[in-house]
Amino acid sequence: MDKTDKKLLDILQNDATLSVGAMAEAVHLSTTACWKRIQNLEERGVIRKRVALLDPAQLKLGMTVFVTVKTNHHDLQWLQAFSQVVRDMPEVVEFYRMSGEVDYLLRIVVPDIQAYDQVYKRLIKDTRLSDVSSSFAMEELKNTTALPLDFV
Amino acid sequence: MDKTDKKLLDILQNDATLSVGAMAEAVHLSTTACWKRIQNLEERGVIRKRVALLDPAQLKLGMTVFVTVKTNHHDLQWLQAFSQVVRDMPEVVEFYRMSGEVDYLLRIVVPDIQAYDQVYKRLIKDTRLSDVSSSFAMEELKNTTALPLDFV
DNA sequence: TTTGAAAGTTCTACGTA
DNA sequence: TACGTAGAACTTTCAAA
Repeated sequence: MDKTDKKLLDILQNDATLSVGAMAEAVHLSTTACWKRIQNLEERGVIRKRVALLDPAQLKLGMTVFVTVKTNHHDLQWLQAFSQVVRDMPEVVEFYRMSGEVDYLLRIVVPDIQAYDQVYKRLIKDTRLSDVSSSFAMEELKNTTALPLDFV
Repeated sequence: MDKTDKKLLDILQNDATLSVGAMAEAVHLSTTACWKRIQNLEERGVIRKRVALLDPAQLKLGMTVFVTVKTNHHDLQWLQAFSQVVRDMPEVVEFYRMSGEVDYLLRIVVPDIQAYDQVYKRLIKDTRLSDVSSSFAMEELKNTTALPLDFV
C-alpha cells in the first residue's frame, strides 16, 4: 500500500464514476498498471464495495435519531438475539456496542416522529430493554463515507 | 418515483457495480429504458454520488469514538466558525447539531487512542468548548449507507 | 511497462405506442 | 411521456510483446 494506492483510494472513495483511464492519468500510470492496482485493492478487500449514495431529503427521510440503550442482560445469548433484531431493522443504519455509561448506540433514519415511534415500539417490544433514550438531530453538518487516509 | 425506480435505487445503494443491462433484466425493462431512469434519478439528485466503501480495519482505522459537545456560545457566528473547523477535520466522519442535553454529536474514526487524543486536543484548542465527552465503540454491529426505502 | 485487440458497456438516434 | 431496437463510441479486461 504505497502512495499511489492511497491516491487511488482517495479518488475512489470520493467518486467511483471515473474511468480507469482517467484515474491512471491522475496518478501518472498506464491504464493497465492502474487497473491492476485497483483490481488488487478489490481482491484484498481494501475496497469493500461500490455503492450509490442517495439523498435522504428527496426520499423524505429527514429525521435522524440517536438512540442509547442500557440493558440488564449481559449474556452472549441475549446479545446475539438483540443484535439480530436490530440489524434486521432497515431504519437502523448504524449500531455499536459501547464502553461506559451506555451499552448500545443506534442511529435511526426515518421520515418523521410518527415513523420513529413505530420503530421505537418495535425495538422495546422485541428486545426487553431496561433503559432507552432518544436524541434528535436538528441539523446534519457533515456525513461522509470517506475515511481519513492520513494515517495510512 | 414508482416501484421500478425504487427497485433500481435499492439495487444501486447495495451494489453499484452491476451493468445497466443486468439491472434492466432485474426490473424487466430494456437496457435503454432502464438507463434513462437511472440518468433521471441522477439528474434529480436522488442519486447523490457513487463511491467506493473501504475497509476501516485494513486501513488501521479500528477505533470509532462518539464525542458529545456542550457549548456556552449560541450565536450564529460561533456556530459557523465551529462548524467549519470540525467539517475540515477528516477524522470526523459525522457531525450533527442535536436537540436536548447535548449540543453537538461527532463520530470520529482513528487508528488508536493516541491519534484520538491528537484530534481531541485540536478540537478543544481550535473551538473553545465548555464540555466535551467521549464514548468509545467496542464493536461495530451494523454500519450501512443503504437508506430504508420502505417509506417511499 | 506498454501495446493492442476482444468482449462488454454506455449512451445516442430514431421509431413506436 | 415512456419504452424499444440498433448501432456508434467508449471502457474494461487480459494476453503477449
